[in-house]
Amino acid sequence: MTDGATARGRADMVRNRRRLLAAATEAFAECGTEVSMGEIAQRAGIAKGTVFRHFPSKNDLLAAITVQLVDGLIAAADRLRTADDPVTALREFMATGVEVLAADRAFCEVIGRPSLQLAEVRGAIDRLCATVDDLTERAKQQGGLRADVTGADIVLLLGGIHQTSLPLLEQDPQAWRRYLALALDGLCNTSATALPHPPPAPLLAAPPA
Amino acid sequence: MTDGATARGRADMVRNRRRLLAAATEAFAECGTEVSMGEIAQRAGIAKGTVFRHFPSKNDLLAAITVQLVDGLIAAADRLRTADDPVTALREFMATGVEVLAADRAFCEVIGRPSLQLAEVRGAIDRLCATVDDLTERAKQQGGLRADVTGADIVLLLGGIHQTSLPLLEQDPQAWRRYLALALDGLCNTSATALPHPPPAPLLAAPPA
Amino acid sequence: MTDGATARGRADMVRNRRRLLAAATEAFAECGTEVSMGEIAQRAGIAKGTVFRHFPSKNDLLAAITVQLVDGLIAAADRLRTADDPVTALREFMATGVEVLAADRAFCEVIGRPSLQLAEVRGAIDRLCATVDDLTERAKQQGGLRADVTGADIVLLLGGIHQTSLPLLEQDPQAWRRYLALALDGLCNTSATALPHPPPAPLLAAPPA
Amino acid sequence: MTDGATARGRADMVRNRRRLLAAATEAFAECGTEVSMGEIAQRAGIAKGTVFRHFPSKNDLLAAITVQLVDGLIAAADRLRTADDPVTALREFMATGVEVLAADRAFCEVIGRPSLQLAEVRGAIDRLCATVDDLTERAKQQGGLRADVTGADIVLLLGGIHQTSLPLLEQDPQAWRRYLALALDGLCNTSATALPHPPPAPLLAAPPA
DNA sequence: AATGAATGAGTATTCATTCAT
DNA sequence: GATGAATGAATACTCATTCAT
Repeated sequence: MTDGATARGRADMVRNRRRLLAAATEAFAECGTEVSMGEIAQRAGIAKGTVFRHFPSKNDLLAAITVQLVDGLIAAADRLRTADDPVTALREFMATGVEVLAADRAFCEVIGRPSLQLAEVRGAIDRLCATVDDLTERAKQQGGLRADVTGADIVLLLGGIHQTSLPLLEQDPQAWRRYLALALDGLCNTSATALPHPPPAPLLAAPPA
Repeated sequence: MTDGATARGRADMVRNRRRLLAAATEAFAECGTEVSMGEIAQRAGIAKGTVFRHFPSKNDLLAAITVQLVDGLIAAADRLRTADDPVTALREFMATGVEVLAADRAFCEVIGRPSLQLAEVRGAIDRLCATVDDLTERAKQQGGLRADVTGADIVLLLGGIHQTSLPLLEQDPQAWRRYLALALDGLCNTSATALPHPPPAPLLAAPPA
Repeated sequence: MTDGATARGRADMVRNRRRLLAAATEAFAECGTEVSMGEIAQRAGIAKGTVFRHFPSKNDLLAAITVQLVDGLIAAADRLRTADDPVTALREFMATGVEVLAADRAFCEVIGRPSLQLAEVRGAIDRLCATVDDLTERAKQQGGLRADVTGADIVLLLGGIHQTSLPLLEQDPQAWRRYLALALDGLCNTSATALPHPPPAPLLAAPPA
Repeated sequence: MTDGATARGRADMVRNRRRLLAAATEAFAECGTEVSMGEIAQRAGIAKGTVFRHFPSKNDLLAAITVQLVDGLIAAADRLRTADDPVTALREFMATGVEVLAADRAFCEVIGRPSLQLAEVRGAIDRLCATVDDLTERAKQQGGLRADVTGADIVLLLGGIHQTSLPLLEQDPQAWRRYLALALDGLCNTSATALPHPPPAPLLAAPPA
């Protein structure tokens, strides 16, 4: 009986966690990081206290959700590593990344707020950068990408391209396509002068103060 | 007499207003738009009520500060209209713009949040775009800039370039130089295919819902 | 188990709610509608946030308290429907109503301020008028009440009689008895000329602008 | 020159006071006692500080305005003392009084808030009661008014009649006519039993705690 | 005498977090 | 493990009143 209860409790907990993550993902995407924990609990159909049992603070929840999103991008990059045309693969990855950002208000805010101190997110982004390095290496070998850009550049550019079109988001939700194309014109310019500043080191190497 | 008395009162007011604007500029830059009016008042060394006497709402204060920043950029663009090399002028303008953004958290938030309803800011940005149009026209005539980019593109790219380097801001405050160079490589690629998406319309044409 | 736990939690909540309602009733009665939520919380011995957990806004709390008072009057009218002498019953009802008003500043304010937009209160008053209609009908049938007055007239007169004696409240707390008697002399004058203005329509029929 | 300036200053002050009284009368009537001193100053076209020079506190201003209104009613009662039919005169006075109340939100609030401690207002009301005593005496002599009502009763009834119809003010602005008629039916019932409670003493005899 | 800038206490309301059940 | 009631600090904004000019 106690065993049964515990087993039942565990199953409930797993189900609650799943619901919570789904609700939080949706709520953060729609409303940004300022959505309240109460709203998230309500969307998940669980009690507020249960949210805090699964994640001891709002930042922890936010970090978990964000890492999940980054992991999705890692998977996408992974799938594209075997594509025929590495430049097209890179373009597709970037399009996917920008679209994910455009659909998720909180993701953008987390990316853009170094003060948020989400170490796990920085780690996930470093992993993403490493995976994208594969894509960029293949594209460079094929000669379709300039030699002095790295996976980290590509990943950082996702945020930049999205931000460029963000003020237009409501009047022209596809505007990011313009700036993605423009960025690619720079990235693929294999005869350009070398960039005047070195590529970024992994984020975890220098956690924010 | 009355003039003298009023003048002295006004002098105090002007001093307070200057302090307030300085404190608000600093506080918004450091802490972003969420800094409280109380904090701003404290930094300015005046009472909370005095802040509201000068600006009837937080949004009004934020708008005033932001318009001031945009006006600074307009002045910078204006000065560069007579430079010898229009492409260099454009690069310098963009460098200035990105640096302003990098130093001001609230500015970035205002730019990137179309819902903020700060009509005056939208107007100022439209004016900035128009001024930058002059820079881009000259650069295009000289053949150093692709024909299908506009002043608005350049202005939007300021936010994008800054955002690209934002995650690196603390470990490498100059990283934006790398992405500015990359963006310019795309912008100056006069033989590139035309961009796949039209340039943005003025912001004031599409007020937020 | 869960039931037990919840039951105890609920018991605390019920106790707090009771305290809150008691404190709010008292505070509104003493100080009028302008008493602050903080004062009410303090009187109830609970935190400000708890007040808002029970009632999402001050208006909601005020409406709840007021409806409770009106419901008390409805119950009083209901009890008097079976009295032997319908005119005496009406007089007793009016005495009760005026006394309730005299003891409650907020009640008077709510009644007398159509702009307050408390729809539930308007509904409760309409219900009160309907109940009092029974009393007036019986009194008319018995010939002790003029035919052209309605339950709504009686209900409105409660506020009027109280207001008449309000300036005397402190020096002569029973002064309302004088004006109640005077009003009844008018109401029971069955041979008087018909009133020159029609009786009021239900309040809910004409919500405030 | 100094004389001239002083003379000029005095003329200005008189003009300012007149403007202030007019603006305050209007603002209090429209908005009730909660209208802000700033709003009143603005309507008067003078500075806030000037308002406080003329009246050291908001209550003082409110008292002055209210006394003025009561004085208007005293004048009205005075004029009606020589009317042919004393009962008609009384009815006319009461209609005037109720209409004044209906047109002035602040007046009603002052009447209905004994805590406001406006001694001058209480004095003015006592004077009004004394004047109305003349009207009631004449009506009693003519046999049209019951013997046991006083001028103070009549004055207090003005507020009561107005309050009775106040909840209907928006949907039926003339509803007070119904309740004035009803009140007069009680007042003129010369064969009624004596009222069960003595008439009010002058207000100033018992200032509020 | 007039001005209006400055003050600061006061208001309703929100929300992450804690904890008794 | 789950609940949700309680907390209390924080926020933008208002307004009567003061006072230096």
